Amino acid sequence: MDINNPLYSKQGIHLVNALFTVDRGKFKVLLIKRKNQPYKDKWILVGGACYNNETVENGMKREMQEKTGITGVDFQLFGVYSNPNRSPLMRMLAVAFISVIDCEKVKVLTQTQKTSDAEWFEIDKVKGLGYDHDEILADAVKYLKNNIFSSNILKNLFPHNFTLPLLHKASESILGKKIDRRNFRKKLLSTHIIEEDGILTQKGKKSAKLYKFCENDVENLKF
Amino acid sequence: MDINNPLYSKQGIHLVNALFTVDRGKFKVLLIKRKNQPYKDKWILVGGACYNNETVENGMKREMQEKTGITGVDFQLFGVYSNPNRSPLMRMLAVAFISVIDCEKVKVLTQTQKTSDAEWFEIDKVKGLGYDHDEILADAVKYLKNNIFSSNILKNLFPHNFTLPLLHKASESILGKKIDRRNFRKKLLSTHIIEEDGILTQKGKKSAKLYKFCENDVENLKF
DNA sequence: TGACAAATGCGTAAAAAATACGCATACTTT
DNA sequence: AAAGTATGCGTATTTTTTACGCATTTGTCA
Repeated sequence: MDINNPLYSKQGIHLVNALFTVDRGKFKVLLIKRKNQPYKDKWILVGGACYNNETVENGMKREMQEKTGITGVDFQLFGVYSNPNRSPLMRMLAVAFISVIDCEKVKVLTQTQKTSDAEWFEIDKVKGLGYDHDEILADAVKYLKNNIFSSNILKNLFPHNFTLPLLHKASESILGKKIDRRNFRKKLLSTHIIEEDGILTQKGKKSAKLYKFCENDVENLKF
Repeated sequence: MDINNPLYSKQGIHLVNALFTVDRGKFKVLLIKRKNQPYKDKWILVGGACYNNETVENGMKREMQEKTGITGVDFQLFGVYSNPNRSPLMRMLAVAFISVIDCEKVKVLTQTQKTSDAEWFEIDKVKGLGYDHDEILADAVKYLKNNIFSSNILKNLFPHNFTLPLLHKASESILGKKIDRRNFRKKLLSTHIIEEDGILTQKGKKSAKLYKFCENDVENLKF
């Protein structure tokens, strides 16, 4: 291994996170606007370069903090993008992740050293992203839909004290289709990814049971 | 993006393929012995560095050819390994793949520019591999077992003209457990990953139907 | 030859999981 | 009081998975 061999030096690693949320029934993704070339003023998924001394997971955490101010969320690796020309300046491999968070609970920075804006967009209305992020986003949506019930990937959207009807509506928003309310309940309760967490008494409504996701790792997905 | 920034230059990409086979009922993996430092004389999974101008898929094909002489097999991406110290000389990210092939149908090179030996090993007896390949192999085995029926990942093991009992026995070898013969048949025929491909008349046996995998891509797996 | 074993293929019965949907209760609005 | 909505639970039906019986072809061996 010759570390100066031009065949395989000057390679970089991009970290990309498709950060999803459900905002008043709308399935959305967080995009940031680039301040510099390449793709100046283009919207892209949250991410940046992985440093030499960090794992892709730690690099992803750092990038999320730097570019959006968001901390403390889990994510799930779902793909690798390696077209040599996907980034114009040098060869950048991309490692792609998914998160689902509550947009009400985070304060997203709109100005950082490298970004000039940040905004939640409805998935259907997103196109023309910088780099190959249109493709990455499409794959992320597909992956999320396939795995929404096989893990606690929604844990960051509903950390605790959520009702089943709430989780039901969010799941419908993400999948983009109706799910029978009573079967949804049965399914969630038969798998052991959530557990009871108290009772909610709200004015104007019948009191509802509260749940929380169990403390398993997010990562026991298919990948 | 400053291509000379030491924070994220001098990074390399390793490509690793866990090449599996079933050899007379034994589930095996192909290992190669390194000729040079680091990990001189250690057994490792097949692989090497990805060049700047190739996708990870094309790089993986090239590395398989160079290190083993094997060509024309499909593989499936299943993981990324990014511990900064997983390779001693410089930061090497690893992108990991799986293939399942027929060891009878390939001629494996035992001497190449960078390898001094190559051999099929029974999975259970493998340990002490170079780099982090023990971990990668364990993950690959787990991934393969989880996905053996949800794709045509075994297409390279049985390209065509195989009988169901043959596929059944290979599947049992890989999973390491018995599967009911009649339910296996029913399951495979109900999914549409194989189709009829003639009749086999063998001396000494009842004639058997032949099958082949359908022409879908290997890549419609969970990942 | 006839009994037996092995390999292949097909079917049926029971168990488990997924789906469709009825209905009771609590609380509001009108 | 009647109607409407949100919550929770149950039951009937369908589909999928699992367990296993049995027929047919062919070879082996007493």
